[in-house]
Amino acid sequence: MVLKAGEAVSTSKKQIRQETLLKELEKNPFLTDEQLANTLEVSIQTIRLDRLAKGIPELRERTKHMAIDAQEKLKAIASEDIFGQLIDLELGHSGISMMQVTQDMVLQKTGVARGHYMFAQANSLALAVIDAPAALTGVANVKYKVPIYSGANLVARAEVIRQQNDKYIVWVKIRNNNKEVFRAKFLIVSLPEERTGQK
Amino acid sequence: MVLKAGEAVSTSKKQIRQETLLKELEKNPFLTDEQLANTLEVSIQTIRLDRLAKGIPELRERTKHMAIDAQEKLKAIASEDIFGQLIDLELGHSGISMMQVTQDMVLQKTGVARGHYMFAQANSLALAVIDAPAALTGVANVKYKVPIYSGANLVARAEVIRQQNDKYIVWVKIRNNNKEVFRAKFLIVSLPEERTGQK
DNA sequence: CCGCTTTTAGTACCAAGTCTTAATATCTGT
DNA sequence: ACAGATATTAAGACTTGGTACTAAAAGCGG
Repeated sequence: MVLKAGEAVSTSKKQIRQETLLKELEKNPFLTDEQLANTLEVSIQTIRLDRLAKGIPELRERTKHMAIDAQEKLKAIASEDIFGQLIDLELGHSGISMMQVTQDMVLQKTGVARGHYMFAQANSLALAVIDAPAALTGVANVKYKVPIYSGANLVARAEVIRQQNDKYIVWVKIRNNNKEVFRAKFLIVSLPEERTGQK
Repeated sequence: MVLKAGEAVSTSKKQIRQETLLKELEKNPFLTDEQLANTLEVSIQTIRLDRLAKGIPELRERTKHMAIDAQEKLKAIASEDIFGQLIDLELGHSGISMMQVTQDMVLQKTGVARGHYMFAQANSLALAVIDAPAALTGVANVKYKVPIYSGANLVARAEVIRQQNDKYIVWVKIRNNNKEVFRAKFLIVSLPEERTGQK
């Protein structure tokens, strides 16, 4: 074929099939070569060649990677005691953290980041700044100035404004591109005695 | 077996091994029977009998279930536009939601639930109550009255206190066992025009 | 030492592959 | 229409990580 319509746009039977294969596996990654061969109406061998060409691992490998990846993601979410990376910390004085806003932090409807992420970043930074083994938030006054969208790189700066005994007042300001988008004032109470109790 | 000393405390070699097996798999669920046989220093067959006795599926099944479970959990987390279940909703007036505090919501150090979970429950409920296609939080005043531990069943009740044009004042109180543990006042701005922009 | 449980061993078989070689189909240009 | 290239199918040997089953050997308790 020199320039037949079909070829020119690179849609040979093979390529279409391989694309379909990818989509099929995206819908359901737990398909065996045999099942794929049936739905795509080709032989198993063809499926295997296609997998090879596209670098798609076999069912078991796919399953294993899914298990590991998802597990790690869950762990990452669960272990986020501090939301965002701690960039700088002067215990008892100030601290800076950074958080990337990703697609899964925004509301479907509006594309705006859910407020509690900024709250979490600010609050956890405020708690980290306090020079105490453990601390609890008592009161928070929060102001959202600008809506945040996916892709924003939020930089939070916390400052301890006042301390009286076990009570701290901490201000946190979050900026995106050097523009203040959020600010919060926290009243935090430190817990000097080990309070490891559960329920 | 009547009541032999060893048996009574149920620490036969076999039982100890089976417990070890479980722990080993908890640490690393991707171990083959062969690897397990090596570390426990018994034959593969013994491992298989133990798995059978304890109802532990084979490596591939374990892997598959992990993949599926974790995937679903991630999906659940991602799709949680509202934190907690919405129990009752009178659009524009009030709403009630419930949220179970689980182990992974609490800080390791203190066992106390991280503040942003309550904030998220309250905030998302407040947003849900607003009778508008989309809304944003502007200001929040938050008070944590009692620390929450794992297992708590939090009931949030939101009430729209005042509305002026596109601005709403919503109060949210969270109770655990009928005891108020948290309260928040939100100033929320509704977005009448479709603001589906990104970035 | 007998009888019982426990542990090993060995065999056949399966699923879902890999890897290799070889035979067909199917195009495609001339 | 036919040679040559490309794509598809087929077939066989081998691999992993098992299940299922049978049988032998080891331990141990009284």
